[in-house]
Amino acid sequence: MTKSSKKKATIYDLSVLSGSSPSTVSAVLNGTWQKRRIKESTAALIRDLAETHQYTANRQARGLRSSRSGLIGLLLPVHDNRYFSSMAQTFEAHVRSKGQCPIVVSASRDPEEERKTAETLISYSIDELFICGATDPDGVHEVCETVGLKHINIDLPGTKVPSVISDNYEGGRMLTEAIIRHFPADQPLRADELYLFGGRDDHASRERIRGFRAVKRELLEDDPDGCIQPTGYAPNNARLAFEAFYEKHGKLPRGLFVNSSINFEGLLRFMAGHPHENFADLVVGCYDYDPFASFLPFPVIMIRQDVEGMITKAFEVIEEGRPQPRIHLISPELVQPRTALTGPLDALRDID
Amino acid sequence: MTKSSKKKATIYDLSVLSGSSPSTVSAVLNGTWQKRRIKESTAALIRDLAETHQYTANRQARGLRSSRSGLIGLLLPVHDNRYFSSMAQTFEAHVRSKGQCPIVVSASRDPEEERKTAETLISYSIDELFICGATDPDGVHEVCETVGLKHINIDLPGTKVPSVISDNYEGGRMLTEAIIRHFPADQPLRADELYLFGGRDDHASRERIRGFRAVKRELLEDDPDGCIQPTGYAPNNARLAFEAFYEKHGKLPRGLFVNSSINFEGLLRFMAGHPHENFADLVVGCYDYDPFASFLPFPVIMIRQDVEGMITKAFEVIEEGRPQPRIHLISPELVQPRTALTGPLDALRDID
DNA sequence: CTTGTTTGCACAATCGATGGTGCACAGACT
DNA sequence: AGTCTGTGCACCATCGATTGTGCAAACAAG
Repeated sequence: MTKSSKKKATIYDLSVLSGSSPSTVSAVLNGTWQKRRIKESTAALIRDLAETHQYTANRQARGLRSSRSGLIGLLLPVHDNRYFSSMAQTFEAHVRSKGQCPIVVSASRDPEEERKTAETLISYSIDELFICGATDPDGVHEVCETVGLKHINIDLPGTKVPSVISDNYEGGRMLTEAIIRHFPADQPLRADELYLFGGRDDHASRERIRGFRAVKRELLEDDPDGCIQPTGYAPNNARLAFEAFYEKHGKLPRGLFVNSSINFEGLLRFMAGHPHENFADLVVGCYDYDPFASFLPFPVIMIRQDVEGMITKAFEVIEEGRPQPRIHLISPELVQPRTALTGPLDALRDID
Repeated sequence: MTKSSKKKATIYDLSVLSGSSPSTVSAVLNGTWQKRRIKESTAALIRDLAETHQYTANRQARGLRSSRSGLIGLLLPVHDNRYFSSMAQTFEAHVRSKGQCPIVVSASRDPEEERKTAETLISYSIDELFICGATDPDGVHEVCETVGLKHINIDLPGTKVPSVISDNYEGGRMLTEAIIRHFPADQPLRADELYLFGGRDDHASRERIRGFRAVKRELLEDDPDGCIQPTGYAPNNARLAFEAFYEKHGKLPRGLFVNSSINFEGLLRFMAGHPHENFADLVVGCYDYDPFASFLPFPVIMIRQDVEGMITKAFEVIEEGRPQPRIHLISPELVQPRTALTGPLDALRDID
C-alpha cells in the first residue's frame, strides 16, 4: 500500500523506473533473461522494483501475444454432486501445482451447450481442455481440433482422442456381485428381484449394465430384460420409476443397482413418502460414493471411482506428443456399507 | 468444416473478405455498429461472413483493449461439498445468463491462498469477484480495492464491502429448538445432553453458537460451556472430538448440533467404528443440508441455506453503484428428517 | 592498431480488438 | 456555384507483454 496508485504497474512503468527497456523487464520477469544475457545485477534491480511495486503480469496481454493463457479448462456435466465436485477439486489441485489456473465450467449434459461452452473457453485461449462426462465428446473434439487445442476425455469416452474412464464393466460386476452376496444363504436373491435403475444410453451406463447382466447370468442363472430400467439421470425421473414399480408390485425389488448418486436421490425422494420399515430387507448398490449414503438404514454398497487416479492419468496422457485415441481404464473401488472414506478435502490444512 | 484452416478467423480476415476495414467489422460484430452509422447491408454482409467462417472474438485481445474480460470470479473454500458446489452451480447459471463466463476457484480457507488466488484472477482482468466463505474477506478486499475491482462477500462477512450471508443466528436458534423439541415430553433433553461440535472462530460459527446458547437457556434453563466443542472444519478433527467424548462418557450426547456437513463427515467416521444400535436415541441437527444425510438411521434435522437467494441478492447488491458495506441476511430453511429437496440440478433437462 | 568475438541490452513488430477522429461524398439549401 | 449537414466508413493509436533482430561497447586475439 506504500503509494500504490489506482492502476497496476506494467513493464513500461518498471522500465522507466529501472532505466532498462521494456523488453529487458519482460525478460527478467518471465525467466527468459539468462537466454537474453541480461546482467545479474540488472535482473536483481528489476526484480526488486517488481516486488516493491507489486507487479503482476497482465495475462491477457501475455496471452494475446503468445496465444497461450495459462488457463486449463475442465468441462463438467454439473457441479453439485459429490463425484463431479471432487473431480473439480482434484483437477484444481493438479492444475495449480503446475502453476496454471483452472477454469471449471458445467454444460448440463447438453451436446449443444457442451460445444458452445468449449468455444467460449477457446475464445479465452485456454491451453488444454479436459472434457469430463460429456454427452458428446466427439462434438467437443471437433471444435477443439479446428483450433488445435489439446484435449482429452474423462469419464465418458470419445473416439478421436484418448479417454480416461472408470472401468465401468468391472465396477458393474463388482457391485452386482456384492449386492447378491450380501443376501444370506437361506434367503438368496432371485434373478427377478435384482433391478437396475438409472442411467441412459451412454457408454458408462452400457458397460455397467453389461457387467450387471453378466454377473446375474453367472450367479443367478437368469437375466430378465425387465430388470433394466434406464430412467435417465434426472432424480425425478428415477423417482417416478420407483413409484411406478411400487404401485405395480406393492414393494421395491429386494436388490437395487442404482446407476449414480443422482439417481439415488430419486430413490430418496420416493422413500420420503414411505417409512423405512417398508424396505426392511432392501440392499442397494450405488455406482458412486457418497459418505452419507453409505450410512443409510439399509445396506448400501457403493463404488468409488478413482478420481485422483483418473485425473493423474489424464494429465500424463495429455502431456504425450501425439497420443493415440485409446481408452485408459481406471479401476474403481468397492465400498462396503457404513464406510467413511477420506477425500481430497483431507489434504487441506485446517487452521484453528 | 467447409474449408476452415488451422487458425481462427480474426476481424482482419473478415475485413479482407468483406472489403471493409477491421474497425467496421469489429463494430458490426460487437453491436456498436448503429452508433457508428454502418449501413445495414454492410452489417449484414459481415455478419454473414462471420457466420460462415465461424468467427468468434478473441477475448484476450478484447479484454486487453477494454480492460474487461467477461469473466466473473467466484472464490470458494472448497469444491467438494454439497453447499459450496451448489453455490458454484447457482453462480454459474447466473453468470451465464448475463452472457459472461464464470470462473470458480477454491482457496482452501487459507488467507494467504485467498489473496494470491484473487491476484491471479485479477491478472486475468476479471470484471467482478464474489468472495464466498473466505477466512479473511478483508484481506481479499485489499487486493481488489487497489485495482478497483468490484467485489462482494458471501457466506462470511467482511467489513469493507457488502456481505450477503445466511442468518446464522436465526438458523442456529431454529435448529437448536428443533433438536430439543424432537425429544418426547416424557424423556426431555437436559441442558448437559445437548452438545455443539465443529466450526471454528469465524462469524458463522459464532452466530450459530450464539443462537444455540440462547435457545438452550430459554428452553433448557442452562447452557454449560463444556457443551461447545469448536473442532475446526476438518472431518478428522471432529472425529477425534467425538472419540474423545465417547471414551470419556461411554456414549455420545443424546442431542448433537453439528456445525457443517463437513464436520458431520467426522461423525460418520466415528460411527464407522460402532454399530448404529449404540446411538438409538440420538438426534442430530446439522447446519447444512445433504439429501443422504437426511435419511440416516437416526433423526437428522438439517438447515438448508438459501443458496439461490444469496446469489441472487449478491448480484443485485453488486450492481449498485456505491453499495454500503452492510450485511444482508438471508434466512435459511429448517429441513425435517427424511426430506429429499430438489436442487439446482432439477432445472436441467435430461435428454433421453 | 585492426579484426573478431562476446556481452548486454534496445528497438520495433506483433498478437486481435476497440474507439476517437477525420475525411470523402451525397444531397439540401441559399 | 458555394456552403452546410449528414452519411458511411477508413485510419491509427492503444491495451501490455513477447520475441526476432541489430548494434554498441568491452574484450581478446593477431
